Parts: sequence; C-alpha cells; structure tokens
Amino acid sequence: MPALDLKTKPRWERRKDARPHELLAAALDLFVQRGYAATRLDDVAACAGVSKGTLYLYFENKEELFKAVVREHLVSVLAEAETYIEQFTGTSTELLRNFILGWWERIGETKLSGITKLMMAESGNFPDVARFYHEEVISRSNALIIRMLERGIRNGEFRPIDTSHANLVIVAPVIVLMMWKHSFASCGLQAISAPDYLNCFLDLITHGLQATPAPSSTSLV
Amino acid sequence: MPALDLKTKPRWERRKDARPHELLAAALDLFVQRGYAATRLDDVAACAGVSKGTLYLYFENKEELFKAVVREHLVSVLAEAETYIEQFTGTSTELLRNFILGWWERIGETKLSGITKLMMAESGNFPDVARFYHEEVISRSNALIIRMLERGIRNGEFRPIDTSHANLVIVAPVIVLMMWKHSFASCGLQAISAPDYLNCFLDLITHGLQATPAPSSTSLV
Amino acid sequence: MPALDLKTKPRWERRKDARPHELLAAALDLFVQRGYAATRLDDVAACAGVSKGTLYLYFENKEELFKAVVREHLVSVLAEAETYIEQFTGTSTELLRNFILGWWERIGETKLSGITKLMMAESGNFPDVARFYHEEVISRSNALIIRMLERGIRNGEFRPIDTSHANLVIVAPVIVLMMWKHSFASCGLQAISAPDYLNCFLDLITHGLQATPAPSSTSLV
Amino acid sequence: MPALDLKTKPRWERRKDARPHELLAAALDLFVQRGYAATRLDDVAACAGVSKGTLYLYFENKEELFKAVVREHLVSVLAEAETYIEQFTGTSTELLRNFILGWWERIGETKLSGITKLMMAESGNFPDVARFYHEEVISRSNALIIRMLERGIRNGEFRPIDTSHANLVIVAPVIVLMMWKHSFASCGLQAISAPDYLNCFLDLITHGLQATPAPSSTSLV
DNA sequence: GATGAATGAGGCTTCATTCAT
DNA sequence: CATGAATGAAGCCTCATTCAT
Repeated sequence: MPALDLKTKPRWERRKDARPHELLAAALDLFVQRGYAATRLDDVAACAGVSKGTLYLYFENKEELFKAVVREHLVSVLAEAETYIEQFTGTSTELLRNFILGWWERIGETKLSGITKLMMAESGNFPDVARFYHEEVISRSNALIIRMLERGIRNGEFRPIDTSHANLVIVAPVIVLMMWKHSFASCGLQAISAPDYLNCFLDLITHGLQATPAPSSTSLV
Repeated sequence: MPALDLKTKPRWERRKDARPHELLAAALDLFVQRGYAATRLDDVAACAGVSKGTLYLYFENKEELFKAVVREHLVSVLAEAETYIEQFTGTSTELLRNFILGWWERIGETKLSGITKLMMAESGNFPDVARFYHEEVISRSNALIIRMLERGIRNGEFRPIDTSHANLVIVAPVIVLMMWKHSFASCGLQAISAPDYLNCFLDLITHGLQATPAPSSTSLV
Repeated sequence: MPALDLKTKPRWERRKDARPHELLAAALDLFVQRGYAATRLDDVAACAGVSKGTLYLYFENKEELFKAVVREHLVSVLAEAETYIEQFTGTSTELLRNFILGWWERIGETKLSGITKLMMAESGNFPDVARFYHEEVISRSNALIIRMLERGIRNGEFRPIDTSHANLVIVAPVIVLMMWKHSFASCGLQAISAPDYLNCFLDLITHGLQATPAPSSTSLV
Repeated sequence: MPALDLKTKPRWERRKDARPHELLAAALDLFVQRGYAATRLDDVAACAGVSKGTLYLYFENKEELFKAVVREHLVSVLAEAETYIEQFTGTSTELLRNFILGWWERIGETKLSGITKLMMAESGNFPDVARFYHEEVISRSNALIIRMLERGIRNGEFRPIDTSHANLVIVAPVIVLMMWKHSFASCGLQAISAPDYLNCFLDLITHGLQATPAPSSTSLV
C-alpha cells in the first residue's frame, strides 16, 4: 500500500480521528441542555457511546472539554462573520440588520445559543473559562459590531453615538432572547417569537440610530 | 451567685425575630455570589452564624429559602414601582427614563441584581423555582412596562408599536447589564460603566420610540 | 378555703395533673402509627399541644416515654384478664375462646395492638425496652395462657400437650393478625377480616386441643 | 520490571462479577441484623469492603438494593417449593408437615427469616417495598399453601374449611417463630426451641384439620 | 488506545436532646 | 413549670477523577 494514499485509512483508524468530534458533539448537546456545572461527564460519555475513561484520554478535564467545544463550534462562525462584514457593500442599516438576523440564524436558532447562555450564566463560578471565552469570542464579536457602527457613523447614516456602549445595547436583545430560550421558555413559560421580537427590536434600533429620522416602512403593531 | 458568671457565652443566642432576616440576608449574599445550585446551605448557615440545622427551623428547604429571599427583597420593590407609575404625571418619556434609572438604582446597583441574573441563569434547571419567579416577579414587571408604553402611545408620545415585544427590547439592556456585572465583570473582565451605558441606551430607545422625531439634545460620544 | 376540699383545685392545676396523660395518649398514637424509631418527639409534642421541651420535663428520654406508655395502657389490661380467668367457671374451651376474643376486643381492635406489633418489630434494636416489655407484659401473659391450658388438661377437656409451646402456637395467630393490621393491611394490601380469621383459628385450635374429638358446631367455609 | 512490584496493593480490586453478590450478602446480613430503616448503606459498603459510592454502581438506591436482596435470596426458594409441591405424591398431611419443616429449614433457620421479620416490622413505613414484597413473595406463598389445603380437602383428608383464612392460621406460628428469633430471642430473652415448637404446632394443626379424628400418635408433653 | 470499576469528598435533610429565658 | 431556638451527628445520594486491566 503506497504511503501516499491517506484517504484509505482502515475504518477503525478513521473512527479514531472522529472520536474527538463525536465527544465534542455530545458535550455540546449536554452543556447546552443542562449548563456547565450540571452536566455530568458520565452522560457526555454515554451520549457519545464511549466510556467515561475515554473522555479523559482526549480532554484533560471538564474545563478543557468545554473550551474545546467553544473552539470547535463558535470560533469558526466568528471568522465567517468577520469576512462577511468586510466584504459587504450595501448601507450600514442593511448590514446591521443582516448581521443581527444572520447571528440569530447561525447561533440563536441553533444549539450554539446555549453556549452564550451558559457563559453568561456560569462564568462567575468559573473564571478561567470566562477569561478564555472573553478572549476568544466576546472581544472579537465586540470589535465586529463596533466596526459596523463606525462605518455607519462615518458615512452619515447613523448619529454619532458612543459606539462601545451602543454595541452592548444592540447586542443585549439578542443575548436576552438566547437566554430566555434556554431558561424560562424551556420550562414552558412565556414563549417568545424570535422573528417578531427581532423585527420589533430592529425597527426600534434603526429609528434610534438614524441620523435623519424617517418613518418606519412597515407597521409593526 | 458571683457576677463572673455573666460572661459565660451561651451555646446559642435567642434571636427569634431577627433570625429569619439574618438568614435571608446571608442567603441573598450567597445566592448572588454563587448562584442557586452552587450555594451550599452549610455556608448560608455559617454566614449567618448559626448551625446547619437552624436553617431548617425557618425554611423547609433550599427552594423555600430562595423563594423567601425573593419575597423579602424583590416583591416589595415591585409594589413600590407599581405605585410610582400609577401616580406619575409627567411625560411618558420621562416616566420610562425614571423607571429604568430607578430600576437600576434599586436593583441593578444592589445585590438584588444577582437574583435576576440567577434566575436567567438557572431557571432551566429548576422549573418550580422558575414558575414561582415568573408569577411573582416577571409577569408583574412585564405588565408594568407595557402599561407605560401604552400610556405613551395613547397620548401620542410614542409610535404605535408592538408593546409586548417592545417590552422585552426595553428590558433587555438592563438585564444584560445585570448579568454582565455578575458574570464577566465579576471576573475582572470588561467592566461596564452603568450610567454611560444606560444613557446611551435611553438615548437610543427614546429616539426609537419617538412619534415626532426630534434631534437628540446631547451628544453622547 | 378549707384544706380538705381537694376536689376544687383551680383549673390550671388540674390541667397540670392531666399533662402526663395527654402526652402518653399522643405518644401512644404516634408510636402505634409509625413505630418506635420512626416516631419523632416533635410530633408527639405537637400532637399533645405542647412544646418539645415540655416532653423532657415529664420523661427523661424517648425510651422512658415509651415505657410509660406501656405501663399506662397495657399493664392494666393484663391485670383485668388475670382476674377474669381466675373467676371463670365454665368449660376451658369456652374460657379459651372468650380469652382470645376478649384479647382481640380489648387490644387487637384498638390502638394497643400497635404496641404489640411495635415490640415484635423493634425490640431487636432496643434491648432495654425489650427486657422491660418482656418482664412487664409477655411473661405475665404467657403465664395466663399456660394456666388456662393446664386447667383444661387437668379436667380432661384438652389432650395432654406441651403447654409452654402450645402457648405460643395459640398466641401466634392473634399476634400475626395484629402485625398484619399494622403492616401490609395499613398499605391497602390484603385486608383480613378479623372475626372470620379468629373463628377459623378457634375452630382449628379447638379441634386440635380436644381430648375427645367432636364435630365443629358450625360450617366455616 | 522487578517481581517485587507484584505486592503493590491496588487502590481497589476489580471484581466485576463477584461484587453484586458480595454486596447483596453484606446487605442481607445488615438488613437482617438491624432492619430496613436502621441499616446504613455506609455499613453495607464497609461490610462488603468497598466504598459508599460503589454501592451505587450496582444498585440505584436503598430500596432497589433491598429488592435485589429479596430477589436473590427469597424468590429462588419459593420457586423450589412450588416445584416440590407439584411433584409430591404422598398424603396431604405429610405434604403440609414437610412443607412447614422445609420452610423452617430453608428460611426460618437461616438469615432469610430476618427478611420475613423485617417486612412484617417495617412494611407499614415503606409502602412501596411492601407492595413489591407482597407481589413477589406473599401472594405466591399464599397460593402455595391454599393449594395444599384444597388438595387435602378434595381427597377427604382435611375437613372442609375456609382455606384462605386457614392459610394464615397455619402460617402464623412459623412467622411468629421467625419474628421471635429476631426480636426478643436476639436479646437473650426466652429462647424457643424451634423443633419442639414446630412439632407441637404440627400436632395441633394436624388434629385440627383432620376429617376423621385420630388419636395423636405421640405424647408431646 | 479503551474500559469501567472504584473512590471519597461534599451536598441536602432529619431529629433526639439541651438549655437560656 | 413551659418554652422553643439551637445544635450537630448522621443518613442518603452524586459525581469528577483515577487507574488496573
């Protein structure tokens, strides 16, 4: 067998390579479902069809497992968003709207929203994880949004505002929506329609940012 | 009997009336600091200077202790807010601003913000507590805000918007600010200036709600 | 007020005398309902409308309380039975039947059966209580039954049998009935009709003891 | 590697297949010795030479542990008895006698009698366990004895009696003997000779059941 | 590499008993 | 006499982590 034929690895060996991904998928599911502290490694292993000990072959401990989940699933989405924004050529209002809706589509609507929720919920008890997440995810996403706002201000679309705080104002409803979905809504309490909510929010924020006020194009009642 | 005996320390002190409040104070501190699941009742007892068993003289179990904390500390603030809103005679814009700032002052700035954070963080794992909190706190506070928005719409100050979603949009930044304070900020990561943030938010939201657009009175950069 | 008028004690003082009896009544109820170990002194106190501490004014500890219950409620019934048997003038078969049925009426059907059950159930874990109960109750009741059997043998009604073991054979069904009532029957499992059961038993035992066999007077099917 | 290393004691020993049985044996010992409620799982573990947590690898909780003890040790004996009775060809009097004596030999004389005692003693406080035991053990053993009585009545050996109550009358002395052994006798109070007692009982019951009365063959005094 | 048995610290809750008032 | 707040040991159960095989 020629050494070059890397694609015909025997089955068990390909499986070997797949292991970490299977484990991370299982871990994601459970972290999202139950949170960090309440997720038992037994369950992660069981869910991945592996023994508990095997988990420790691939990840030093619970914390490292979680970090790996974040790296595997969130960081890639961020990179994609960075590219998108850099290349966008329309108005900043459109860009912002697309960004928010895309964010919801790629993260909010998927399991990944659970990670955002989890970090807001538990970073206080796990400072190391918090630091890691802030560096890898939050600061990068902040930069992204601030860049969009500055673009809008620079070309006169948006009023000149304090971008670093506006960033958080803009981000807040999406975060709250994610948290709601994984807290009260998951107990059957007060479900929220994400599209309606986001439209309402985008309408308000668009009006709020507008340099030259214009009537909203659609009735939102 | 010699006067010296007076120094004998009793094995415990009778504090019948004060005890529940002391315990609730200790419980509040720890729930806020560590969350619901991670708070150990031993620690609550120790923090209140009593033994583990004493806690159970006053509260049936962890859940009831928590509920009592909420009743003692949050429900009263809500009642106050309801009265305030009912009696307010100024513009709705002013009312909304006062409400938000008062909310921050009474809750956001105090330990109580930790309860809001805790509930968003853990209600998914404790549905009974979630139901209780939603009934006692959330639904009442929702009603409050919706009433304010309707007041503004009715008298022509605000655009006609979907109040039930707008409610959440308005609430979101305050909630996120509370959560941030008890998550990343508590690890020394990216502190946020609440006044600046809230001003930025109020400026945006005021603009966003306005029926007849007016230029913002102050530059916020 | 003349010192002789003992019957007109002020109310609170008569109540003082009643206390121990009220406590013993409450204790009886709970010991019977839940057994010795599972009875909480809190509940006894509450059931008697008294504080926990008061219990300790009258009884040194749980064990002494229990002993007092036995003395108050069982020992007197025994004395009554002893008298009855001494004075009975009919046949021994009648005597035995009356004794068994009377035993069921005075003890089996009442709460007191619970004490018998309790002792069989828990004496292994409380040897001191067991010793006390054996001395005060069991050995005396054994003597009673043996005397009845010997009377029957002496006058030719009963076959000559080993009275000390027959004693236990005779006693066994009544004890089992008492235990059943307080164990499986109390969970709704297989209720037993005491009259039918006792009749069946008396029929069998009468036949079994008879010196000159005679057909049973009633069909028991 | 030097041979000396062989002496290193492992922190634990792998005993996958043996463990459950060792645990059940330890549990049986302690349940019998102390009863259900008074048996601490720590002690069971210690008695089996494992840590507390290990118990929970094999049994979900105390109740399941107990059920497993019953299944392992009692249910098998019952099956054996069922077969024996089905195949027996002698007289019903002999069958009954053999059954009773065999019951004593297989259960009464062994630790297993402690389970019977325990259930009579504690089923009132543990209804779920009671239900389980009644289904798995009591109802089956009742059926067995009733079948024997009906056999004797059918072929004219026994008088026609109420079999369902006679069943309990017959069973009572054996149960009482078992209970006695684990209650008063275990405190050194009034030991009972099982053989003498059972003979006395069988003599009485045989006479009591007989269709055509016959003189007892032996003097039992 | 993979397994999964074993550990043991730690969390919630109960209850007989004590003792200052 | 009465009270009832307080104690603290003890019991059940969980779970991250280790390690012989």
